Amino acid sequence: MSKKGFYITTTLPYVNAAPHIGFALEIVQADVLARYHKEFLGEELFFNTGTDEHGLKIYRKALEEGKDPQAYTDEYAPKFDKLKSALHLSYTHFVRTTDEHHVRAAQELWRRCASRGDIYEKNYKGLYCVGDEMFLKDSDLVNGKCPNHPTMDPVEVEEKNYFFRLSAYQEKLLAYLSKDGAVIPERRRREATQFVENGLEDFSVSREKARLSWGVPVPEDETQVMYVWFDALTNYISTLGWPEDAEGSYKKFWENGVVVQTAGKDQVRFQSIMWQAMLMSAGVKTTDMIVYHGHITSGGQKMSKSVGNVIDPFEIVEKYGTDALRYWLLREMPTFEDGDFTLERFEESYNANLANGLGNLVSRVIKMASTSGVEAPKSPDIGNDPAFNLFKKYLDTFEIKKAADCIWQRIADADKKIDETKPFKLVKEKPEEAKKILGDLLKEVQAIAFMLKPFLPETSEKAAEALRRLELAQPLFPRIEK
RNA sequence: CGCGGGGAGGAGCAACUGGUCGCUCGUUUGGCUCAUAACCAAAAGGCUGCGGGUUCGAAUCCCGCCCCCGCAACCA
Repeated sequence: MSKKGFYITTTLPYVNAAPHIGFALEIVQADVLARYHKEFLGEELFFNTGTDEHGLKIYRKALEEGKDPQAYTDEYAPKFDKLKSALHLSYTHFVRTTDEHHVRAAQELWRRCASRGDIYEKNYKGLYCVGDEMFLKDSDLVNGKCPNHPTMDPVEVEEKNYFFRLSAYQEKLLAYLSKDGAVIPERRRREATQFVENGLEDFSVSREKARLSWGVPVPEDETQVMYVWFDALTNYISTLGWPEDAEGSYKKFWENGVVVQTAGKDQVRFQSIMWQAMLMSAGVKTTDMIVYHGHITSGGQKMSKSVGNVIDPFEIVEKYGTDALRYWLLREMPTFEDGDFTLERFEESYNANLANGLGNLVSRVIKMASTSGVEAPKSPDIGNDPAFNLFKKYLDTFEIKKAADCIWQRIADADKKIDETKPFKLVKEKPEEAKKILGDLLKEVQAIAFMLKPFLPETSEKAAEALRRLELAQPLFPRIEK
């Protein structure tokens, strides 16, 4: 009997800038769900992430640095892969949209949509800035000129583009969106539904190669390349080996497994609407669930280089440790809504919950147990524990923060129990009774360490090890002194 | 202009299917001493942005207004 397949993927970050903490949030959330399904539910895991490497922005960035686009992306893609060790991620596959196989898959998806009659030619007319070599939208214009080139007059240019017949999918998309769990949280489902109900327009899916060569060639038309995200979206199935599926991963995980995507709230239209319509057109199963997270602001404002409030995930990890950042992303951030990051509150929460809460509890229990001659506990047995079942229920519904709250409730309860039963005092008067209490406390800490596994894998392992040896060499989280 | 989110004790958030405003951090006091000056308990602190309305009763529903944040860029 083969194990059930669980597929989870993040969106692919664009490689024209350093990894953003917002992406760290997305991938750490995905990591918790992945570890939960693999380690707690025993499912077989396919966890995908990667990099989006085509398109004008990257092409120009490469030119700026005097590099060939492929050489540029070869240099930048590993910087994203570095997140794996920095954040202790458990992803199993890293796809690059410049991978040969991915390119072929994107072309095959195109062919299937085209043979369905959903891709057609149309002349696109618009204002074009020669300086930027790109089309301007009305909203881009400043006094009728390109904001970057106020001395140049935008020219009206007409070019052939291919369009995708999104308008044909209104009914099917509404049916899709009404499925249980298709869009999480519920609020975003209403947003997507409303958007579809308001009427859908076909969208452009290609660019003239003469203007932009850095992309996937459109099959059977040498003059066109795919517009970046048509190709990028295909990664979710190309990573599984679609369409050949030589290893059977596509069948196992996409067709017969549970398919979960994570994405930022700005992605609703792309992921839940356009991508799903593309899948329908190509005759591929749609995504089962898409979980949308919020955005992280910094000091109450959107992060931006010009404001200078960008938070670098690597810096936080280096200074405070991987699990400190994971903790903040998972429990201090609302799971589905926006949250604000300030270093001050980050440190406050670190001291309160990691140093004083979790770290101190492990430390005091182990110290008492080892000095009282209590034996190390056997392997954890929390299968029927009601608190654990609630915790699982939250993880089953993607409520990551609430699940984490269960753990910290347990920490608080253990601290309270120590205060009420006073084993440190009892050990001098009624040693047997004290030992019994300490044995129970060790089991509690063991359960806490176990539940911590998907959230703070490294800390969980350290705590488990300390329990086995009844010795804690280093504090789990040293206090941050001001 | 428009669209969306939000204004709650010093700070961050829960309550938004109307019925004593809950939690965390911080502050003060008491307890404890096993622990990373940690832990436990208690207390102080709110006309829930403003003005109207509906109701026996509104943070919660309705109307008007004010303010903040996204929707353009680097960017999830």
